[in-house]
Amino acid sequence: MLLDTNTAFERLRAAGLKLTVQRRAVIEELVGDESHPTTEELARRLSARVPGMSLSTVYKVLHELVELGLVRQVDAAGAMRFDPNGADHVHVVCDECGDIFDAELPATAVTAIKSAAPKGSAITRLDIVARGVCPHCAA
Amino acid sequence: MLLDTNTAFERLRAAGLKLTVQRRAVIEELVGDESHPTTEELARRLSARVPGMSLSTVYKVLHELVELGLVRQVDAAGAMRFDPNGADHVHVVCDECGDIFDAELPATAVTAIKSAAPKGSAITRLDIVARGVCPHCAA
DNA sequence: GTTACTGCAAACACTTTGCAGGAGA
DNA sequence: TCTCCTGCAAAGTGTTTGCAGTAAC
Repeated sequence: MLLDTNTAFERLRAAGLKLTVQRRAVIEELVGDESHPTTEELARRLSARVPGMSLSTVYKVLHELVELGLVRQVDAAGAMRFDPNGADHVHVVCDECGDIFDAELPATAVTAIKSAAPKGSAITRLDIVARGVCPHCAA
Repeated sequence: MLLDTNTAFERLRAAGLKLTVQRRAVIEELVGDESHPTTEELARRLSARVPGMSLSTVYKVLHELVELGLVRQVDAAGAMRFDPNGADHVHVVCDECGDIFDAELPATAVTAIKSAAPKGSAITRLDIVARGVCPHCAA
């Protein structure tokens, strides 16, 4: 479920979307990035990579990638952040430094939560944010 | 952990905050409300209850209640929503109708998630959103 | 040659802020 | 009385939209 350049390109094609320079750049910039960048941060990096790239295009492309399930968005305090890890997992957010860390979501937790949902509902995605203090700030 | 008028008033006093008409109204409006209203929705109801009550006051009071841990905020698509249930629980969000339902968070899930967090971190709150289709929309 | 995408700038929705007058203790 | 709070209006922030020109296929 981790974002990979080639699969992402294929998925775009499959969805009938053109492989523009900008879409390529957003994907390549996001692959392997575990820092959970904001749209602003991505736009900053991308305009270095693709001179003249606009903020609204960054928004549009990110939205498409989320729609395709290739990327996750994390809503952490004000600005939206992005994560190339499309799988269900836990986001540990530090209240001190604001950093976001990924943590694995135990299968037992998934089944427990899904079984707690109302009978007849179909859960397709879990967004889990654990807030507290990270090991670094605790010291 | 469910919001209760008297305890809320006590907590405000304890925090050195005055018991204004507006604060009273926000608390009373929120007690027992399971509909996860937006700030706008609350402001609408409150201006009926307290004529002339301003939107910015609603924002300020809600922020205080969240700070005191009496109320939770749920960040579901655009507008912030509020929940008088201060305990960790699951929010089931329907992608069709947008409604939010509360579900119990199994203790097994809590321990599983907390143990998955980085060693040395202290998790104080879990925000869990389960997205999918509610029983009503599935039919 | 078509079609769909980008960049721009303006609009938008939600939230925050500063301050003077007014209510709470 | 003294302090804190409210309401107003204005500013702020992050995001969306419409459209003409342009790149992808």
